[in-house]
Amino acid sequence: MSDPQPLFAALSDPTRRAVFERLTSQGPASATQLAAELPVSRQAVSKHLVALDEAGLVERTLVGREVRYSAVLEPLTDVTTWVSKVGDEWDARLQRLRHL
Amino acid sequence: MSDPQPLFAALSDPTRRAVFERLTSQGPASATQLAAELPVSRQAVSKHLVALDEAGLVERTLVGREVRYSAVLEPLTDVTTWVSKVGDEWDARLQRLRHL
DNA sequence: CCTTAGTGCAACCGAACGGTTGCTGGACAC
DNA sequence: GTGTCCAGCAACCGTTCGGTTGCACTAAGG
Repeated sequence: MSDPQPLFAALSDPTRRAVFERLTSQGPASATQLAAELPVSRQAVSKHLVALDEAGLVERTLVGREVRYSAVLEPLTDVTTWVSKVGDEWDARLQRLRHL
Repeated sequence: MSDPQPLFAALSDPTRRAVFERLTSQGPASATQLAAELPVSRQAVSKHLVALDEAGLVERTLVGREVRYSAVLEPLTDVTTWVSKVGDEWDARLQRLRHL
């Protein structure tokens, strides 16, 4: 598990999550295409895609003069891993308390 | 499942996650106590605790003139719920594709 | 060749964020 | 009562963030 910071940061913005969910449920799309379905400009979407890319949540495929983005789900396991790690630490502390 | 925005926002900051993890693994603490263990001022910690509180990730208990904060894990299920929702949408799309 | 659609880059703007400092106010301890 | 410790409130500061506009570049398509 790498540094989860870019991942959490990428997921913290609603628009970015919307873009990501759109890609997972409706399949790959280009920046302009996504911008048409959202209330923001293409540039804004493009920036969000950069953030998602840095978090590994997206994959770029060049199709002619287009850049087709598709969702990548693997990094999401880092989130659930973090959650269960926290859960484990919690359980461990309870265990320690019960031991007294 | 309520709006996950405050939750994701709360989790997006490293210091805030550190505070939260500290509370889960070492148990309840006050703001000044936490500030002593972190490289930030008490006010900074206090602000983070407000954010965590708004996300439901923390519980305040008044002990004399102290405010003792303890971690609350329940909201974290919203995160895993969101992740599995995304996973389901992904699977559903693959299913649709296979149907063609 | 010229037009058109799609992208990237850069500058800019306002708002939010993380953090600090300074002050006030309430409980405890002496 | 006085001093001390803990917390909350408010102002301020620099940076980041989400977003926009404008421009240049490139790759089709007629």
